[in-house]
Amino acid sequence: MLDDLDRNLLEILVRDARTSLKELAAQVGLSSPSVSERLRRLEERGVIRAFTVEIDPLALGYTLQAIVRIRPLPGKLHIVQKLIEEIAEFGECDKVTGDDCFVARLFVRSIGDLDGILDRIADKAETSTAIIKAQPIRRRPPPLGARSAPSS
Amino acid sequence: MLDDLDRNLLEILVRDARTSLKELAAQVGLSSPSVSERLRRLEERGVIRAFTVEIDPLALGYTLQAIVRIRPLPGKLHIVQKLIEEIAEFGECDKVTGDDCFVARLFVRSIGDLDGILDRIADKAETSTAIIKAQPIRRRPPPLGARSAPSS
DNA sequence: CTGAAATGCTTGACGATCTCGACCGAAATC
DNA sequence: GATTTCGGTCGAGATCGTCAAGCATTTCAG
Repeated sequence: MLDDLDRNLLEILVRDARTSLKELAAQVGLSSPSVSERLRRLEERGVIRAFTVEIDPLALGYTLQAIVRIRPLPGKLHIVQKLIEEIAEFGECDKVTGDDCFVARLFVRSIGDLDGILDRIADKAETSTAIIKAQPIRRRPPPLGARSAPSS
Repeated sequence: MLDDLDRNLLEILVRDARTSLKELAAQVGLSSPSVSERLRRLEERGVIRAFTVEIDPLALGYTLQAIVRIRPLPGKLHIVQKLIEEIAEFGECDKVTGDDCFVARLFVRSIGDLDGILDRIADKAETSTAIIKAQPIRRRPPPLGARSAPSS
């Protein structure tokens, strides 16, 4: 479904999404229209979800990040989920197996803000919060290397 | 440090990093060279960390994601951190306060792969794994809205 | 108060880039 | 073995980005 050329293109684009078609074409050994067509299809198929820009939260004043585990009280699951989605400071949220129903990432500008946000959930769920001290690995895509055999 | 124009530009670029200078200029009411200059400085200052492309892990065969909490055994912290960094399937890792030292995101193609990777850490750390069932909020930047007052 | 320097913007022209249509060749289909 | 389809190249026209020059506003020194 994805050939080496596609993977190659993705790899280059992950590093710099502004690489010109011409440059891409040169690096994978194709003409620019071909590259353009491949990109179009990668987008169409949803392989490329978006061209975006990564912003440093610090530059926006968000000096604190936390991982919050959230266990909604009985019957409150949907209300809690909706609440999380509405709070813009949640920068990521996964619904997981196990006792903790949600694991979320929170961007805040101060401990006070953190407290304020958690308060809004406190009466609907139990939370455990871990402050992020460092980021050994910042968001990166999974390995683009060769696909394993599908169902064959 | 960031004015409304900058925030506006960032907002547009987060949605689509390929927006042309001309289009950006039109939307914020400036000329393209001005926009170009602003972007240059946003990058220079590190506000824009990168132009990148968001890839669907599923398209690469990674059908499973997990959140893994990792508690290194005494004295093994650095070895564990290094190990995590080297395993490409870890798509994110934060060092946090509390009992769990690291919280990491793992992309795998099968439960078997998950087991294989956790095995590599098993003799150096305790781990708790939660399989991701759904993603109510996918990675998004913190609110770009007005900055709070700095140290004034 | 005056003048100079710095900042941030606009304009217009040039060069590079992207896009579109026409055409071609290999591989799969019937 | 002919035909269709898919993915590729080439070249022209349109679009876009970049650069230099110039202008207005603000800031600061004299």
